[in-house]
Amino acid sequence: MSELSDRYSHAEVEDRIYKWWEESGHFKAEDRSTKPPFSIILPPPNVTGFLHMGHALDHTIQDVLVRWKRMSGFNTLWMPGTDHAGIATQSVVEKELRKEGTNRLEMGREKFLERVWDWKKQYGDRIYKQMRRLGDSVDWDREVFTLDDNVSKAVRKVFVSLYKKGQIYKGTRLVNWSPPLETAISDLEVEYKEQKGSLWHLDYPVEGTDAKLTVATTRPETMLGDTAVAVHPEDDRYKDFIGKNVILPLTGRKIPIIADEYVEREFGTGVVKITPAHDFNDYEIGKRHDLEFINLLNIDGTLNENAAQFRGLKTQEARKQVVKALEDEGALNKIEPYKNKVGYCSRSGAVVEPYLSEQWFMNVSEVAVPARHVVENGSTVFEPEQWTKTYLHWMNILEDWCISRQLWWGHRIPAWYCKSCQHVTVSETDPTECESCKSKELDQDSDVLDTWFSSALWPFSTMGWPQETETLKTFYPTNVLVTGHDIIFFWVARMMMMGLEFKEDVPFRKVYIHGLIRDSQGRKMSKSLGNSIDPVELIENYGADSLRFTLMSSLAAGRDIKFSQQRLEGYRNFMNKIWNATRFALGALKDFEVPAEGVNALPSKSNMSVADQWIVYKTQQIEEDVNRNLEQMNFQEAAQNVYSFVWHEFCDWYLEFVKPVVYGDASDDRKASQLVLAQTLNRIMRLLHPFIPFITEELYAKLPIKSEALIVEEFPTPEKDAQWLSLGSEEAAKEMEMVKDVISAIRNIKGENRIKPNIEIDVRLAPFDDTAQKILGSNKVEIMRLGRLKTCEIGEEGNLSKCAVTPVHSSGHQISVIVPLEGLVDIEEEIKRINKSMEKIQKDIGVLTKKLGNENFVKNAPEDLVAADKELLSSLKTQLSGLQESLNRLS
RNA sequence: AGGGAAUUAGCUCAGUUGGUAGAGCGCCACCCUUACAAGGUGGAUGUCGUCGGUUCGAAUCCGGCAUUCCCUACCA
Repeated sequence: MSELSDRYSHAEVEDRIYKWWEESGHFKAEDRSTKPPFSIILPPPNVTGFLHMGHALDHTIQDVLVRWKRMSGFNTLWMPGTDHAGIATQSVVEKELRKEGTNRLEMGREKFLERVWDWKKQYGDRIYKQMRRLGDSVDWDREVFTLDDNVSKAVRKVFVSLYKKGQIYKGTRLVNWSPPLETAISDLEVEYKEQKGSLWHLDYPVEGTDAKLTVATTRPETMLGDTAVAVHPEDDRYKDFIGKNVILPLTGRKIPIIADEYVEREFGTGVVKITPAHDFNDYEIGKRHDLEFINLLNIDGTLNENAAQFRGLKTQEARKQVVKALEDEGALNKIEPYKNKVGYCSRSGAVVEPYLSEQWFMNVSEVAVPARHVVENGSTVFEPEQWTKTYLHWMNILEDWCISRQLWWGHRIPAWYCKSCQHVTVSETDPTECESCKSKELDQDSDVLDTWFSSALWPFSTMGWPQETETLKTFYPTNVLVTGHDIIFFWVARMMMMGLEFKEDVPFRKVYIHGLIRDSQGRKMSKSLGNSIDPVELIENYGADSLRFTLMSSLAAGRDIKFSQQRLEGYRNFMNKIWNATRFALGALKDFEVPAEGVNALPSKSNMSVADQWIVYKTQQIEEDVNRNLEQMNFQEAAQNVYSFVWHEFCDWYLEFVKPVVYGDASDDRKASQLVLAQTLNRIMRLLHPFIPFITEELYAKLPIKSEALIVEEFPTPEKDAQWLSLGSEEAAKEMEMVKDVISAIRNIKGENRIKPNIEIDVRLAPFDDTAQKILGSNKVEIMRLGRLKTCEIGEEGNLSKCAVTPVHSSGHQISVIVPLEGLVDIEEEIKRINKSMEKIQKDIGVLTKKLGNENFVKNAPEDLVAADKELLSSLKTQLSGLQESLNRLS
């Protein structure tokens, strides 16, 4: 009777275990410790966000690392936090306000911010609850929010310092503008979508002639702001016009015809209208040629006074009316259908307008130099290495960073404008007077900083900077940053620049880049496609451990993952397997006397069975493999290592071997096997814990050999576990392999000949040498039980008439497995089976003969390889003749 | 257009320095063998995208081509 149910039920376990970990303080990092430090900063999720599959992957990787390091004796810090996510959060609250029939302008800044804080208090820990579901072992005592006082202090200090160095400045530039949000947005927040549009061809008359220049445009309404038309300097068609003017239709304005190599002669008509205030390329041309910049837009996206009779219209409406007016004036040459990509604001869904406005910028060219250098010289390495290129590519094409946003939710820019002398006071603390004229009449800049600005400081602002805290001393630089490749530039590069500038050291030693999670068809998960998978739902249905293990074993370095629910089910079954294996073991250990030495207790080697020594030997291999693969961040391989060890070695073979022993009578051998079983189980739980923490912690508590909490037990390594592993034996492992091979051969004969598994048969084993003879003899009972035999005779091949014969080649020994089939089966089936295996062997012999017949191979290939091939060839030939013989006897 | 990557079993993917192709899932057959049917045992399936080169030997190294994906920039 076992106290465990026959199915693992995660729902009863996970919440309870997590609470227990948290209350026991096992997640806490120590600012001072004799242990070596290991730190990871969690990429702060948006406070508006829900856990999505990307988080699940990102967090699982980090949690596996942190748990592994914690168990390996490190003082680990995994720092949690959330991001205020300026635009996203403000949008959410504004949407609520709209429903209530009001808006932020009516409320005023102060009231509005109170409202956002209320929202944050109510919903801001949603993501934290979900992180607990996933099992994240972060240090909750250190939870940080990007608008916390200390982070705000850090932000101000950085801003002021960069301003004083001249690296932050105010300027008028063209930026991506979201009209509904009335703010500048970053490139990241612009999504380009292909769209069917039109290409309007407009005729601009050349001043003083009858000639007309035809321009093509996708946005005809911007013609109101044209301040030039451009042609290629070497375009013979238009050479003579350069320097003349055209008369802009509708307005009658005279604008120059200029030459610029940016113009593609082959595209359209080869003449481009230039609207410097509403197009990024035109903006550059406008600067090069010193053109006039005519801004046509208000901040809400309607046309302004420069648009004359079109003033007040939205761009879409203006487009129609401008086209109509141009047609009336005879300036519309033709309309062509045309596909182009249009930028949309990812927050509001509106078309993004390039908009000329006064913004704050950060010049990054100077801080980029060391940030590039540290990656080039390997102070920080990317894993997989290929992302280094992407990073360096970005660092070479940097442009000044627009850091201001016309929002209210965020870090308000610490700049104050003097009402009397216009002087700008930039200060870490709120000034009471103008630093220039001492006037008390100051207005703070109404804008806030781009959310990425505070994110860029995250590795040190979360640790208490600008104070030189113990946390910083211990944990900065962090060991690894885990994130997706989509934000290498927006986040990774900027943290690097800020870390080097203000902490004079890299923020992380390693950057582990993972891919995105896609659906089973490889599509991006998105709300509009409706193919998003909710990880919380998966956790409810399959358990957090199953999800974690699926993610880890699907993880191909740096590549996107197609998520398969079938696979998840497979790993859910693995959890059940672990559960049941433990359930069995606990039953077998009912009367086990728990040794006082715990994990250090050793059986006498002389009492250990071959299987015992074999499983210890395999344990050594798995400890090596898992540690090495985790060290190299080969998560997929590490997961596969433990999976196949637990299922295909421990469960499939060891437990089967140990059954008769533990069910048998009390003896020293039985005690030894019980101890090996208990010790192996203990090590399995430790090895599995980083991947599947809940089920292992739950089961660990029920083991006979255990300590208080698995989460802080020692992760086994071949070095630390040397004493235990010394009980393993390579000899026993080889012996075990032979026994397994023989049993498999018997099962194969049964399976292929459709002999029901439960029919016990007679078998003759013919070893070719004394060692094999001895091994078979001492394992006869196991072979009979697991092969389900009635009798098992070990000796000569004897009479092969009407027998199935399978040659087994194992650990350098050869054995014939012989099963008399008379009366058991249709002999035809067996003939087919033998023919099939002869074909295979003949094919192999052919390959080898050809290879060894090649003089150059024998001459050039390594000796041991040639020798091995020769040996293989000869044994294949023996096997073939054996098969031929048994075939002859069958018919 | 530039940059990066991929192409291996029906599907998803491994395959570390070149030495006769692997896993999981799925599929087929048989089995409720007292831990587990979310299980057991056995089985089938691949000109490793294509063409050439280097080599005794190429899924692996080099080059061309094809297809697909991602990123960046977009021609108004």
